[in-house]
Amino acid sequence: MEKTKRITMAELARIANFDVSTVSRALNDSKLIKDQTKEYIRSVAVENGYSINASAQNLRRRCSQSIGIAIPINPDSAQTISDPFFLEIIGSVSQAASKRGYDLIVTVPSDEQEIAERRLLETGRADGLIVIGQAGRVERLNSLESVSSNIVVWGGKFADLKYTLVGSDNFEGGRLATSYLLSKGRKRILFVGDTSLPEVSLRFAGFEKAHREKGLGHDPELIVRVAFGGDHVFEALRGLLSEGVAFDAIFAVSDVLAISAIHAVTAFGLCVPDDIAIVGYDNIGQSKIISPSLTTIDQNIALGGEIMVELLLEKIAGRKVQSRMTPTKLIERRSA
Amino acid sequence: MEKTKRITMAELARIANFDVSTVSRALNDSKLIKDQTKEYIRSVAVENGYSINASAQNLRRRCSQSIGIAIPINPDSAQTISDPFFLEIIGSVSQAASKRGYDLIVTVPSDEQEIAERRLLETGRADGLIVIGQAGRVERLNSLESVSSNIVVWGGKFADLKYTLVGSDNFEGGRLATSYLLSKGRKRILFVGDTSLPEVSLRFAGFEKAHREKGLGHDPELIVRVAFGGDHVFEALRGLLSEGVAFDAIFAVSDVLAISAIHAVTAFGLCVPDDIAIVGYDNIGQSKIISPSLTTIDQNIALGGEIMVELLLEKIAGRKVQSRMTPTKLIERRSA
DNA sequence: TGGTATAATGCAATCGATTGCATAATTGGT
DNA sequence: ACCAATTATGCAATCGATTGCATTATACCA
Repeated sequence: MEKTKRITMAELARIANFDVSTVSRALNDSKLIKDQTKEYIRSVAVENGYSINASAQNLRRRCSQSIGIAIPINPDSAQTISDPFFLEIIGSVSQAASKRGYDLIVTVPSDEQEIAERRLLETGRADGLIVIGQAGRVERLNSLESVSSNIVVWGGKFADLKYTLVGSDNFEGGRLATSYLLSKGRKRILFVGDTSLPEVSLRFAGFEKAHREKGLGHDPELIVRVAFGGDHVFEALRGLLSEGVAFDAIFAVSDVLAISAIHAVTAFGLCVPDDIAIVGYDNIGQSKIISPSLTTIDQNIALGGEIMVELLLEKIAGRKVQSRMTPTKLIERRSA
Repeated sequence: MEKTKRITMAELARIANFDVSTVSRALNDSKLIKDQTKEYIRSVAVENGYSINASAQNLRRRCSQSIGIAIPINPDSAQTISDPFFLEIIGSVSQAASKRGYDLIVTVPSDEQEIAERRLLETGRADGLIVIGQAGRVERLNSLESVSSNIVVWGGKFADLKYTLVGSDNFEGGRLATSYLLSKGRKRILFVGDTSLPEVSLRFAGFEKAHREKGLGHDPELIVRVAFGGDHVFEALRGLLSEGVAFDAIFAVSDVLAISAIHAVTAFGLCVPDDIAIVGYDNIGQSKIISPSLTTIDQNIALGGEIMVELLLEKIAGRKVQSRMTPTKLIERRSA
């Protein structure tokens, strides 16, 4: 109805009978301006429904007050699209960003990946970029880092990375999950996950470490190399069981995989955790409301989002930062 | 390493030996410029790693080439945070937007909701806004619409809405799910969902309609008013069963709820679908990889994202548009 | 070849804010 | 009550692109 026309700072200045520079300073709470004047100008601004023009401000300030986040959702392959974990990341990053007055621009890299990721930074649309997951892009990320250093990556920590990294301690997570199962007396643990992914390979290393710690070996037969999406967990497990491969526990590298595993195991007439104990990874919301509730490794994604944003803003401010890990702990529930 | 300094269009113009206006036109493929010149300028641009400054462009063009999306993720209440459905929406909207050259700015409304939603539009950061879900905000959305009409809402269709709406046909979805169960000979269907939510109330109306179509009544006892998050499905079902309330089917208003229901029912020693058939809503990625796979109502969210973006851009362009529904159909799987 | 129609390019104003510097208003000390 | 020190405010340039209009270069025709 009363479609109010948006006014400019210059008009506001005319209305308030001050110079536009004074108005600008008043709205930015500059100490140069008398308190009384500030209040007056602010009240006039509110009365007239003034809101600043972000483009003009960004142009002048040479920053956009927003950060980008690149999420590997691939609607075609539907590979990771259904993993609620990513949504939780978006949620936590978004919260952390808005708390600091930053907007969050989401990109789902598609074919022209390289371009999509850089464009945000190069056009100045975003002051920095958070990249989720490093699968198959380690080199590319390393090169991105050399162009502009305002990047923080969520993923697993390796030696030769040039970029700032945040993530759970994937090695320790894998070790925790596995030694928990071993301490429960399980002997033959099936590893479910695609070890060609960097993060997963670390979890697998932790998995092996846990075995070594107990002086046990690990049967190389007991591994299902299934992608994160988990479309094939059911078939894979059916295959193993029908071949007579025996196992009494499963460590799945994501909760989605673990949930599929619970379903599969149950469907084959086995009982969780009595016959087969299961531990997942991520601690997504669903993991506590299914039954049996899922024992899992918590990555503390809320904190992770905080840290990523914090580090990114530090880098934007030109300061050096160190990669950090989120506290990684086991959440004990009923599935193991 | 070779941290290339970003150059401005004016510098590019100097390098190419043309006026900046010519460069601008060339890069924008204006018909005023000779093809040869265009090509030359473009090649110089590439050589020098030029990329346009988005803020300046936006300021001058008076538009931001980006749209906002408000998602009701509440990290505190964790209510909807874990519903993969929202991630799928983000994915599809993001795809549709980037296909048209638009960026997507995500907002998760928190306490200062009203402000957060409006700010994007009023500061010109976004040219339009997509709002997911209308629970408890119908009035607010109606008022937003009066300020700027560049809004599209995902939700259920009602009579008195002033804003443009896209969503599945919630009524028909509820009817479809229910009549499917009834046609399978189920007599006592438990409705799981919070009917105080607008979308859910429509699905419930469809649920009742299906009963009427078969000349059947619906036992008012057979309803579990549980929120979308589904933390309490297990307890609720346990309660019903222990009270001896009998039912042979469940219609859950989201797949997450349905998956919880499957788990619960199974945990109580009943079999899905033999003892209790279950139908969900959303057709999230997980629904086909669990076991039994989930019969559900598909909202065609990929198309939904397309439509929302398309309508929003139409509105931004100043054209009138009609609310639209996505094709809503039942996906038959093993849970019912 | 001259003259006009048309195609290419350049000039300069503009979008809406921020900020260094100059100027005006106020305060304080004596 | 006057001058210096300090506090408030105004002027004008600037951020990097776009675009109406003026101008120059090319094409066309007789």
